[in-house]
Amino acid sequence: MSYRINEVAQRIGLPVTTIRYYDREGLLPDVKRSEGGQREFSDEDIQLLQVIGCLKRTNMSLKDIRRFSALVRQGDASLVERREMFYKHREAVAAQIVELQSIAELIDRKCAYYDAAVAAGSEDAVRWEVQDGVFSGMTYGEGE
Amino acid sequence: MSYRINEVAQRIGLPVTTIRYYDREGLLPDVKRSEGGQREFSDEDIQLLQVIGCLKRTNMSLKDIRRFSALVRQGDASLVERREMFYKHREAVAAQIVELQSIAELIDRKCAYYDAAVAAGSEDAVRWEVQDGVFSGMTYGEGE
DNA sequence: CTTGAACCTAAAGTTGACTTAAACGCTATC
DNA sequence: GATAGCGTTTAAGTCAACTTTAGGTTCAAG
Repeated sequence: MSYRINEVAQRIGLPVTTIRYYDREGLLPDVKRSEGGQREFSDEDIQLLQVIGCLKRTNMSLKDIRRFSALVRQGDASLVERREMFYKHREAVAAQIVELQSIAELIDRKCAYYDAAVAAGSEDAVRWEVQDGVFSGMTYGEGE
Repeated sequence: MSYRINEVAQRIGLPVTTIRYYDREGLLPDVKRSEGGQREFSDEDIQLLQVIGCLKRTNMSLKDIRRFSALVRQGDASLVERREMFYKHREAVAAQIVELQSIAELIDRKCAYYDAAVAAGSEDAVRWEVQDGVFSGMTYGEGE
């Protein structure tokens, strides 16, 4: 079974232009073409696009995804490296989750702070609560 | 107590140029200036920068952060709206965490898939496992 | 066999978030 | 009061990830 680009775009919820762009950028290894040069996506291509969606939504750059696609193109020879990649990415995603959770706590406190401030009608009345900074200890991190 | 831009940059781990850029973009309401026009950051300014760091790391855009800073500039009149904002953002962060967790599971499966493939020496030997796609059901989402 | 929708490419444009460059002003120290 | 090292601005440059434009080609329906 093969699909035209418009169909694929519908199914995975990306603009047609973006899919072409991904192809151009080497994210989709070897998409088949018709006689006349039009793309014919296989089920595997679609699956790969879905994987790419997952990787993107976990903040992987197109550059890194291209690397992955290059490995796929190499076939079984790159199995170990691909496994490596997913192991590493699992770590990265776990780290993201931990960071988001810690920030979520701080946001909780901000909510509490504003609850108090709104209740008091003024921020000054509750500012002591923020002593040393509700967000103290938080600095810019690396992220991924 | 007031700090010069270089000190601030050290403390929060951002390049000096980025802090100036944030100021220029209206993310830092009313940073004081010396006689000669140099910035004099207060503890509150630094705290705000830390909050901004948190918001950024939870994928808030500078545009939205600017909105927040504008509210801060308005003082107590904007307390309710600011509370609103943090409540909403708490939801957004929670949603991000949920999404990351679900993708983490899929990556787990990818790891298992590659473990099997590496063990077998070939992907073909385990491709059945991927029937209907390990990542099926995953599509591009909105994010935030 | 024509026509219109869907496809193609190459190149330029856009957006967000910075970063760099150029040219100049302030300030702490000797 | 000179000078080295911060600080300032404006404008342009960069990078990632797309999007738009222009001008053409393919394909399925009538």
